[in-house]
This record gives sequence, structure tokens and C-alpha cells, in this order.
Amino acid sequence: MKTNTSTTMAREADSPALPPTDPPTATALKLLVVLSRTMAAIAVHAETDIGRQGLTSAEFGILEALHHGGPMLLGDLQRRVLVSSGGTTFLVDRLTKRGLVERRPCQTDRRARYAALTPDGRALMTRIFPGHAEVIRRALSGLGLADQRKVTQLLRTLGTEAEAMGPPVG
Amino acid sequence: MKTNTSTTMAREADSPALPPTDPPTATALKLLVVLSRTMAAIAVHAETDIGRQGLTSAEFGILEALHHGGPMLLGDLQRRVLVSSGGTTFLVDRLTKRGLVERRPCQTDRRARYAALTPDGRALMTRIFPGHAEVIRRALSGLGLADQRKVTQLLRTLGTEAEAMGPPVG
DNA sequence: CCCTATTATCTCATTAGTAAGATGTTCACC
DNA sequence: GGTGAACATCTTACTAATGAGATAATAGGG
Repeated sequence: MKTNTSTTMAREADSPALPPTDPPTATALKLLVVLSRTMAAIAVHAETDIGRQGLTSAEFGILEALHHGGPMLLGDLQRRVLVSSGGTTFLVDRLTKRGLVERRPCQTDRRARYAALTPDGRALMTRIFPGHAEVIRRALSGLGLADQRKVTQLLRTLGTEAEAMGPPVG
Repeated sequence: MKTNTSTTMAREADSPALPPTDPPTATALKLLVVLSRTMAAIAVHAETDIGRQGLTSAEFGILEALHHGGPMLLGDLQRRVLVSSGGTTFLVDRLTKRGLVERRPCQTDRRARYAALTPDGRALMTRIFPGHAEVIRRALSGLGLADQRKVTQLLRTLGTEAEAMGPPVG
């Protein structure tokens, strides 16, 4: 049988040099752990679904942003998808090779380029998005609507503040 | 941050092929977006701090798990850190080369190995952990203690359920 | 005991994504 | 209208991490 003596459960008991953390810090650390694990658990669902289409979640993010927001400058796309500038170029290249996305010149700024879905890209998203949304809905169904809204509200505050205070410069 | 012509807010107006989402699905999608962005915003803080020590967050995760839980089997470590099996070997190798971690044989199972902090590793963690915890506390300080606990509780439910239902097999 | 299924770790090829700097463009100001 | 700072994107070199399969050991049924 499973002689897995110590799973994630065993910890409090025999910790050798446990740092003495005050309540606010302990609460924050616990929240971060739960946040990470929850994110990971949900990402499994999302990525499994997206992977079925032979797409990475970064690629799907690009397609989703364009499907949802229409053609947009690569810079705006980058900000939405949370990827490096080189990464954006790379992802858009790959999606272009697959015929799902295309670049278009910007009339008013010759440095800039738009990324836009091709008809194939739009057709793909129209076909797969509803199913993906359903996977997400199901993955999050552990909480009722009211609780989901509550978490959304609290997390938004948390995220906005974290962004606002910038990296720990000092 | 600049006036992103189209943030997550702008959609009703000019979306070309907006999928008609019912309220539960819309709520879930919104929650996922906020969850991702919040996680990313907080990760910036954590990684910036960890990066100062020349560590990646995966490496830090290993050290933290060992510091907090004592020597443990590589498999248990892997489950804690949420990394592939190859990744665990790779990370422990790298930390071993730096003299922060060591492998030890398991008396009762010759397939298995323990990973444990070396004295240097323990010293490093004792030195940097409090500062790191403080960075986290600060990054999450956008919410008061009560709200942090509330979010933790709700996210725990969310994550547990998401894990329990397994990938979208059906 | 031996055989098979299972488990624990490690190896190796591949890859998605990053960081830093290059290229070409626009804008503000003199 | 010329000059330099600020931009938007792209290129290149690199790295952390994955995943599939290899190696090795254990456990239990016959």
C-alpha cells in the first residue's frame, strides 16, 4: 500500500528552526501559499483544456485578448498578457505562422504595429471559447456566485495595492 | 502606467464577436482574470526580493520547504513545490552545487533520497527569511488581517475543490 | 523465492519565455 | 528643420523548467 509516510500534512511537529513570525506576517505568508496553490490548481484545468487545441496558455491569452478587444497595438497586447516584449513578438510570430493572427501597420505611427485575428483565428476562438469558459466556470464552481464576487473584490484590492506600491525598492 | 485605451473594462462597446456569457460564467472568468493579475503583481515583489539573493523562486521554494519542514524525500519536496520530477532533481542539483542542500540516503528504501539543508543552507535561510516574510507582508498589506483571512478561507475552498475534481476529463 | 506491477529518482532532448541590446520612428524643443 | 530623448518593436543568446523514458529498488501474489 501507500507507505507515503509524510505528505503535505506533516509539518508543525518537528520543524527544526521555525522562524518566529508575528500574526500579520504569518497571515500574509499563509495567504500567499494558498493563493499559489489555488492558482496552480486552476491553471491545471485551464491549461489542460487549452492544450487540447495545441495552444499554450500564453498563446491563448493573445488570442483571447484579440478576440475580446479587437485589433490592438503589440504594446497593449503585451500589457494585457503579462509577457515580455520579446515574448510578445515571439508569440505573435508563432500564431502568425499558424494563420491565426496577422500584423497590420499603424497609419499614424510607423513604429507601431497592430495585431489582429485572421478569419481563421476568429473562427477558432468562436469555436473553442465557449467550451473553455465552461471549463473555467466548472473549475471555479467550488464557490457560489456570491463568494466568487466577494473573492474577486478582495483580490482586486490586493492586486491593485500590490501593483501600486511597486517592487520592494526600499 | 498609461491610459491603456482598452483595459479589461472596455468590452461592450466595439467587440467584434462577443461570446454571450451567462452570469455564472462571466463571474468565473472575471475571477480568473483578477486571480491571475493579483498573483502576478505579488509575484513581482516576491521574485524581486528573492532575486537579490541570486535565487529563483523555485529554488527558494525548495529551501523554504526544507527550512520549514526539515529533511524530506524528494518526492514530498516535489509535491510541495509544485514542480516536475525532473525539475526537482535539477533544482536540488543546483542547490547542492552551491552547498546549500545535500542528499542523504533513506535507510528503509534504497530507491529514495532525502534532501536536507546544509549548515550553510540553514544559515542562509535564517538570515534572509525574515526579510522575505516582511516583503510578503508588505506586498499583501492592501488588505487588513480580517480580509486576508477571509480571502484565504475562500481561496482554500476554491483550490481544494478544483484539485478534487481533477482535470476536465469528461 | 521469482515475477510483475509499482514506486522513486534521474537523464536527456526540447522548449517556452526572458533579458538586453539593436533598429527604426516620433516628438519636443531650440 | 535639426538634434537628442523617448518609444515600439524585433533580434539574439541564453536559461529554467518540462516531459518522456531510463534505471533501480520494493512489495506482494503465486
